[in-house]
Amino acid sequence: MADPIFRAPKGTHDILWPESARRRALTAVFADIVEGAGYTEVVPPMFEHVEVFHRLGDATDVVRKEMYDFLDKGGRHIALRPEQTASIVRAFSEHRPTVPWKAWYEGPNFRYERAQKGRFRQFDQVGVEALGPEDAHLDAEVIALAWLFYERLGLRRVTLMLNSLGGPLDRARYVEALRGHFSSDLDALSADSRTTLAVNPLRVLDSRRPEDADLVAAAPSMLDHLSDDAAAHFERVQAALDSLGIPYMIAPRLVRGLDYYVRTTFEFVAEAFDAAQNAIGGGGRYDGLAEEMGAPATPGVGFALGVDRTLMACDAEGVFDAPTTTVDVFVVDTTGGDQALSLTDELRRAGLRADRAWDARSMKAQMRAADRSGAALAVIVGEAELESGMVALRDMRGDAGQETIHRSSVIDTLLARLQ
RNA sequence: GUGGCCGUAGCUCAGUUCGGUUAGAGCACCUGGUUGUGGUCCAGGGGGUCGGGGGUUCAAAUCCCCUCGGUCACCCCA
Repeated sequence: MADPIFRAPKGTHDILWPESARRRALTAVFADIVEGAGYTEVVPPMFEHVEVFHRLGDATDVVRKEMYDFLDKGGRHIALRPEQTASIVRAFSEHRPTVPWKAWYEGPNFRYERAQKGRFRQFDQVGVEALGPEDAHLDAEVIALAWLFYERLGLRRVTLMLNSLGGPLDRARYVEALRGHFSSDLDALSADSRTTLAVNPLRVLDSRRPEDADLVAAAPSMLDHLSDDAAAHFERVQAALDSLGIPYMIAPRLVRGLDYYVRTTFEFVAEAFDAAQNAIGGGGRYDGLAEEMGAPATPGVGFALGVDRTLMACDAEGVFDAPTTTVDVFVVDTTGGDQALSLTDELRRAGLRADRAWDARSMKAQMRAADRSGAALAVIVGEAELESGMVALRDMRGDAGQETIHRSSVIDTLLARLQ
């Protein structure tokens, strides 16, 4: 292939129509659902002081090796956001809105890592964050909203994985139990997992390396280490999901990559596509994060859904198709182009979606362009029509054929036909 | 950061094993067949420094080395 001079940087790509339109439609579906549930949009900056993201946990890969950071001209240490929860909670801490504060967002995130299927250096997420209430029903609400979103898209093969990490103290006790378990048979662990064990024992549960499988399967369960409070909260979340008719699988080994999670954690897995990255969304509770950002202690719960991966799942299930056209009418003018110029403008002013051909090409070439545009109707102006003050209106989709109408009635006719 | 696979027209690929006439196909695009009418069909046409660099050879898309890029997987995550 002849190499272009420039190409999109590693791990990034251009999204051309119609995929771009599909993404916009997906975001619109999401916005419709969450705004209708009382969530308001927040648009945080795409970069923050790097310390904001250090609150995600110094042991996480996101912070340790995937940060897209740089010094700006003022010497500030800046990082492109790897996710948006930290930014939203920072904004909460900065503006102190009254609680409950229910926010939603969409937009790109950045992580410096090697790209593969479903994993990019710039990727879009949509998500919600709800701060204030400690109510387990709020955990259920955000899960239900994500569930509704998948339903609206037409996705059917999504599994909700649910776990509880307990409170901070439960979590610490559990980490010790895990450390003990894995340390008892270090030789059986892969080298990578031994390294992980030293940094963050929870992460070992995530290992996909076959040699670790037995030891991971035999590991103690988080659910046996929950305090009474945490266990009660988890019970209430499950009861709420049950009453809402949302199916889930308890996943005691579901560990999420960010250290701020406590109590409820969840993940949405697409069963329909076989990539290694089959998690299309995830979230959980982060009751300590607001305090870490300098706000009064405020519980929070939320999720982020990967737009790219969700669309891949839609592809795998053959749902949520891309649009096939952007215009309804196409203007063909073989009299030099002045008619196309004025007619197209009139149609657009009347609210019609209209396009036209260029360069005064032949009737055949213009009709081909009309066909390709996907427009349902073509308005044709040739010499004969120009002289008689008429235009030809041709059905490009069905078999309604072609009729000749007065030019002055073209807008009314089109509006009626496209109704 | 580590490993596997792959780079030939805008796209999907053949040709590379056993180097050898002007490097091919389908799709897409343009023109014509149709002196006004697309989607089917027919004919013709434009478009490629065979990712880049170096080497071996009379001769390299084809063999060797380096490099860049893509992709998939690990790590980890959306």
